[in-house]
Amino acid sequence: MALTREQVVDQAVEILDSYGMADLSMRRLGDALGVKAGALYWHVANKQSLLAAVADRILSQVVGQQMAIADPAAALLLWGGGLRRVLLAHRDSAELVATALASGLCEKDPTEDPRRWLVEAGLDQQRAGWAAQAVLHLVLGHVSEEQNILVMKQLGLLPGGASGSEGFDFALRCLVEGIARQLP
Amino acid sequence: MALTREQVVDQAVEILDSYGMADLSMRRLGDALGVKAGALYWHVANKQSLLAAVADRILSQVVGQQMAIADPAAALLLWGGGLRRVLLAHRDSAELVATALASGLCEKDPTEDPRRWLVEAGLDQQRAGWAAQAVLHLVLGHVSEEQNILVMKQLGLLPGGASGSEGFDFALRCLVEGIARQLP
DNA sequence: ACCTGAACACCGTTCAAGT
DNA sequence: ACCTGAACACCGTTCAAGT
Repeated sequence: MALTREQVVDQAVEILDSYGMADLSMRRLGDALGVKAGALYWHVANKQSLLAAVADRILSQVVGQQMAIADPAAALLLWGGGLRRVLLAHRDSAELVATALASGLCEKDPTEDPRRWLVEAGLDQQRAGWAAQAVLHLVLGHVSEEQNILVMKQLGLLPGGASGSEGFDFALRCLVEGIARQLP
Repeated sequence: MALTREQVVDQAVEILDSYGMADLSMRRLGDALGVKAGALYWHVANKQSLLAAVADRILSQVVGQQMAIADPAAALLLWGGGLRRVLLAHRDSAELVATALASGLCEKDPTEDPRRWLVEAGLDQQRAGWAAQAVLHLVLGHVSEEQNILVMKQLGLLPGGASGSEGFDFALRCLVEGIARQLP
């Protein structure tokens, strides 16, 4: 049977989880699928769009809460925490998602839900967009660092010990409180 | 005369500014210096530490304000804005600084000043560190996006028009206000 | 329609050997 | 001390040709 674009993305996620972003090359991906690297270009325009598809796959696992109107601040906190949890489940995902989003090739806009909640809470479109982007940047930056530290620990360059999420929670709470104060 | 590590870093910054991070390869850097790529490894351990040196060079341009005790929130706003200004002066610098800081090879810790101000304002060491990191992540994330959009516009993939700093200012103000509310 | 073979134009890094 | 030459083991991408 012929290869599917879905199988290509599946295998890419698998390589990412097992070996990290540095080992996610078109050649290795081809090998893992029993196919020459050039064959992948039948299913995917280029590596950038492959990475975008991987990012979309990962971001689709983030749940959209419904508790918007009830308390937008609580919803933002839950959303940020959920996004972090999903990212931590895939090696190097924060960096990958950041670059993929920057490339403009992702189909999903992860800030869509929080933006809507903020608009429903009375913020204008522009400020809502800015605030949602800020939360996204904070989460991606923090998780990116968490994942880099994880790698260092595994290489023995850093002492072990679970990192915990207090730092993330504190930072996210600060930002969300500041955003909440802008609501009418 | 023989090459200097300083000249290597200088030329690297020049290539970064003129051609972007993708064109900053050891081979191109060697060519620009009239030297084979392998020769660079006499002055620099590897590419990662070269990038760290470039990041240090850029970060050294950020001014450390003195107005800490007077008003820590105002100091954080000024610092964030100053960091953004410095980053916007060097192409692709936000992404480069983010990866360089993540590598742990940078000499300078850019959060040192803001962390100290927050401690002087009464925050404990841990929270001060978390808050300063949060501001850094927000700035790097935002400027990274600004610089990517700039590239897209230059390639004609996005309509022109100056972007302005309102989005950045709003996001930074939200975070800093949230941090200020944690002060005793 | 889907894949191979083979090439093109690159990478970072190492290291004997030159000066 | 500092650099060249030349190699090693990789990249992403293209594209005629096969099936």
